[in-house]
Amino acid sequence: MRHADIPKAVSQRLSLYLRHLESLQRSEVSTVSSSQLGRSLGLTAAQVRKDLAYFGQFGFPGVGYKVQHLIAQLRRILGTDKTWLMALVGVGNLGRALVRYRGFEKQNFEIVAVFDNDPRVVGTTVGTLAVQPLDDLEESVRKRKIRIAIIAVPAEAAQGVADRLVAAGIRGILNFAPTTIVVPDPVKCCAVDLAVQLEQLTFQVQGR
Amino acid sequence: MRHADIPKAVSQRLSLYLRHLESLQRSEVSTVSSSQLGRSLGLTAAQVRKDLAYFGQFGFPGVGYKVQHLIAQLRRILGTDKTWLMALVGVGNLGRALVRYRGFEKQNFEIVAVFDNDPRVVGTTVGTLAVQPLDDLEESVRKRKIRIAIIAVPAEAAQGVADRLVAAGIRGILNFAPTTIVVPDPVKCCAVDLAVQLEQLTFQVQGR
DNA sequence: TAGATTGTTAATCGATTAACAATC
DNA sequence: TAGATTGTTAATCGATTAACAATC
Repeated sequence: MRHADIPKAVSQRLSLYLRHLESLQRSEVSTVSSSQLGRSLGLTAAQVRKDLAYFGQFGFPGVGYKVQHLIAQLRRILGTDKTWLMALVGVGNLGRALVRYRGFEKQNFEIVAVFDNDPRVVGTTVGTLAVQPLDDLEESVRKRKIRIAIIAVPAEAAQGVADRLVAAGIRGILNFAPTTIVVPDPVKCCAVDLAVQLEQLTFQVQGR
Repeated sequence: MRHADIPKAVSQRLSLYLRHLESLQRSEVSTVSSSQLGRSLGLTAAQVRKDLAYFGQFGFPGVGYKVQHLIAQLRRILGTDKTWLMALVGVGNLGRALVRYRGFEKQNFEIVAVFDNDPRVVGTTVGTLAVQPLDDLEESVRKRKIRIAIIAVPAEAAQGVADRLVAAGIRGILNFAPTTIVVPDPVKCCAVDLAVQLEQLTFQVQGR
């Protein structure tokens, strides 16, 4: 089964499984059943088994899943068994915080190039990286074979930046700009949308 | 129909409708049809109409929806016609960036209290706010009647902070910590999960 | 009026859950 | 062996889409 055919809900849950398994590993738990895993994450045991079964037979009847083995499988399936180089565009408050965010390394992600179009920011250093002018984007992305980019620019600029990233050969975009951006088919885009999330909260919180 | 009975997929799309309508308003478009709205957001016209029809009859047959009117209705439905006070816990890189993030105000959200448990950080100023010790959390939340909180602490500390926030009367939590947190029933929790989003990208990008 | 578009019902599609034979 | 738990099929549930009378 091709990855494109996997329901999005399933692949999202794979990440949750992986994170929980990693925490079990830290607690030196070596085996876990679908019902235990489900209970910890608020899912049914059947759903856990069905999700994992999309990708192979990882469990042992009567025993459950071997934590270490399932972690390795999930990392391979998700593609996080290798390091991913990322570019970040937009060095405002959020961009700066993302560059400094230590969580990426743990997951095998690394920001290796940072861009901005503000001449006052270009050339300054963020973390260990010199901010490059936006004009260097295409060359830098190609040269370093960067495949994932983070957009942290204002809403008005987001689509234009996305177009350039796509033209430069980027395959996936994580979009923090508060606007929907459109990318051509083989390219993937995920939105981290504070507005949507906060309004989700106010909608549910007021409705009582 | 109670808000809790609205499918989550529907309420998420309400935010997207609102944002696109606001952009239409800035372009001085006064009327929009369900098919136009759908096309802009990658949804079917039927879905747009069905989503809106959960909450009332906002459209005019043969005409479409009045942009200004629908904006007002959606703000009322989502609860963003009033200002929401927020507390933020955890003044690391990300927390700092969020306090300084200018996008909240536009949407009627305001961070009015900031907490951390690191004595080196307590008392310092972030934006216009003095960082308070975590011990002040309950009193501050109650006194200012804060109903929404943002968690931006390390994963290990997240559940403990969530428990205290809930005890202090918080009704909704936006969780940036890379871990699943559990809250008792009337309280709502939304996760902004970089790990999940990035792995979503690598999963789809590699699978070809 | 003719053309456009709504709100809503019925049909379709897809995802979740329950059940159970197979397995350790 | 008896007990536990898997992978998978069939049944259920819910969400999306299509169709259309009602409306402007």
